[in-house]
Amino acid sequence: MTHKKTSDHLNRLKRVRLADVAEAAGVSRAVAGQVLNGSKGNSRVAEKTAEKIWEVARRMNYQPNPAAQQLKGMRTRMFGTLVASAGDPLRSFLVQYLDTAAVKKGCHTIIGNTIGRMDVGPNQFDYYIEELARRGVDGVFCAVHNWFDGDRKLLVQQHPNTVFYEDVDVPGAHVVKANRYIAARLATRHLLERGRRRLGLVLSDLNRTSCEDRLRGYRDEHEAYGFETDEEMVFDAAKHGGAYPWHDTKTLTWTFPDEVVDIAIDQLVRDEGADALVCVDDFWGATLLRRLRARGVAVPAHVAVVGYLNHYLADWTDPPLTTIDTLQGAAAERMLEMMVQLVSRGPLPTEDRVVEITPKLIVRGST
Amino acid sequence: MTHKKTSDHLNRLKRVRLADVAEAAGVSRAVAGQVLNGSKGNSRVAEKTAEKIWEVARRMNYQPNPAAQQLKGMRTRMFGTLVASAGDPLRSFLVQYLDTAAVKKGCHTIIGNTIGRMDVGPNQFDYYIEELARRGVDGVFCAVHNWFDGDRKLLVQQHPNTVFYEDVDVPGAHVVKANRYIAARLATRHLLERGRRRLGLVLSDLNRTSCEDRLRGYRDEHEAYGFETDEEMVFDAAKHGGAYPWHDTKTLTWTFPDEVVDIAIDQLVRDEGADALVCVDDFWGATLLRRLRARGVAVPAHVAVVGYLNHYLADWTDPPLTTIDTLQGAAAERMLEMMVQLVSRGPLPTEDRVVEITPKLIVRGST
DNA sequence: CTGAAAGCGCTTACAG
DNA sequence: CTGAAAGCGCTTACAG
Repeated sequence: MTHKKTSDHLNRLKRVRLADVAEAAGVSRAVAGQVLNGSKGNSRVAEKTAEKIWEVARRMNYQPNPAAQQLKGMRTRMFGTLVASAGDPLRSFLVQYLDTAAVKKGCHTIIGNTIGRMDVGPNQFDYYIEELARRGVDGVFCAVHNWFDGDRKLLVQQHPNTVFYEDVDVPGAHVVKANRYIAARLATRHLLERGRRRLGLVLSDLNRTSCEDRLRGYRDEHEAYGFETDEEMVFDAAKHGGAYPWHDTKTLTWTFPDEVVDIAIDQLVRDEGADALVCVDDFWGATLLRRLRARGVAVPAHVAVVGYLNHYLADWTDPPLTTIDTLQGAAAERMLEMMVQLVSRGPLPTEDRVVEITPKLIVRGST
Repeated sequence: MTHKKTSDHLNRLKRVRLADVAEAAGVSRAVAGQVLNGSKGNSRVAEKTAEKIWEVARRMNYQPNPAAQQLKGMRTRMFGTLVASAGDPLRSFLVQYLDTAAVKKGCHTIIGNTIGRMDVGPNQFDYYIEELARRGVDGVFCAVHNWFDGDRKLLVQQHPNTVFYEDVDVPGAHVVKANRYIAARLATRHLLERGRRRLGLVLSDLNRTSCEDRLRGYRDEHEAYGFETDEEMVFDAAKHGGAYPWHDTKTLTWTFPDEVVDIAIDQLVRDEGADALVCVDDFWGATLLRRLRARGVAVPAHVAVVGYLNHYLADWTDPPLTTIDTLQGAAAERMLEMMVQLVSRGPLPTEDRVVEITPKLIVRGST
């Protein structure tokens, strides 16, 4: 807490104050403040005076001092953006889009990496709850993957203006999420339309709602085409130890368990004769492409592959990976809309608190 | 500038003030402030009193209000991080690491996307210069690619505490950058050690210093091994219209010009018999892998390929791409060190203002 | 060694 | 319709 000042080189330039504008315009600070930053419209000031004040303020390039406004209890026009790690490709664009959307409303975002570098420090989730309150943010965007620790309930309690990205275990929370049911239908439809008839579905863990949603989408779309689905065509990675991408911070490489992917190929392609695979994410998709080639299976000639995420890697696999984009730009905009509502009018009606984003199919060479 | 307050739902909880601590400890605010947040050490307060104050502050969980401190001219402990787009894989980890490093010093970063979404708005570089000054940041990290517009001189003038990532055209600027000369030597050495003897070098534009550095590294390393180099083994993409990755925000895909890559293969592999290619970046590397396969050239059996960046895609190409990591984590830490120096002691001696980071070879399947 | 007071730049009751 | 004054939570001369 010991912040030395004496020797700091902050080089802050003298800025125009409200008082300067007031003086130049020949009015009191109260009136100037009322006109320039005030709340109740400009009702209390004569039209002419107001215009004069605006003119002077513009000429002097007056910008209110946010610290002073904050001290008086005004909005800071700052939001916190919590994310496990901002560099994570699954979140980095969301971080960017949230900021861009905030700037359009004259606001800014303070970034909070709750994990940061895995090798560097512990989970900072709770630290940020306190720190963001101290900084006086108007609200918090929480895009921390839900498999990371952190007291979400405390977050919402301390920051009622919190909007989550993706599901969270807090009743009544405000959430924007990608619709995985539709994602699965889009992938399935695309493959059926291309004449594929034996579609394998690769899931990470059927105990998760997100995977249930995919399974429903996969089934409903088959049904809509009058096709049957078949238990044997569904692969649940969780039953084989699971398969997740892992970034090794020592070797600076990503790894993904080939063994599990090979089991999936055995079951779906070799045994069940799948001619297409709908994957839970692009890491699965990319690894399948590589393992299928290693086993002499041509993509897309023999087997087509669809991923999910539209992660950076999708354009650089061979062949490039057809996948589903989660439209994080649209998600960010909806999150900001929600936040604006929260700040100006308080909590939304319960039925409006969960917004689902309809994802988009991106066709590339793997189908 | 009209920030309505009346109906805002900020829900700010009452926080413990310095005055509360002072009262509870039975001292004046001045003394409490001196002990808890003061500058000149604790010299002016009796040991016993100071301890008592600390004890009370801890018990009450006192945290100074940064807005009030800022108003009195103290550091805000906030830095701006300017970046063309925070989602950009070339920068997203740097953004994260800068924040993580800042947090370790009790500071935070405000993100500024100067481009944001290409389709959404104009360059915001100059806007941020003003806005960050208004917010009173202690300094600015500028990681905007130098091919984007923006008045860097104005930035440094308004924010003398600015640290750049990668070269910038401002005399005397504080800069941290990756050493591309060493990068080229590392790639060259690795290939020579693996027995390759005909190394092609793929550059983006020989008019850039960064490419000159690579060429020098490539030559010096050959020389160190007693091998000759050969003009014909250097491919300058700029002479063929250039080749850069392009993210199409409509189709949500990345594209890279296959035609130029094919010309490079014609020249280096077909005509000159290259058995290895050192590339200017991973986009080149990944596209070369794909085009070489399409032309029946086996990688790494016939031709080895080395990229540069260690971009996400490097682990998911087929084969995975050997490349050079630019160690953005280390860069971020050096940038923060520089910033701390700048804030506490002012500009560094001229000879210490440019720091080069030694990159690291990451070996994967393409060599 | 410690306290009372002024002031940073604003907003907002409260008087006129 | 407008101004003088108080106060947000701090820091820092200035007195004692």
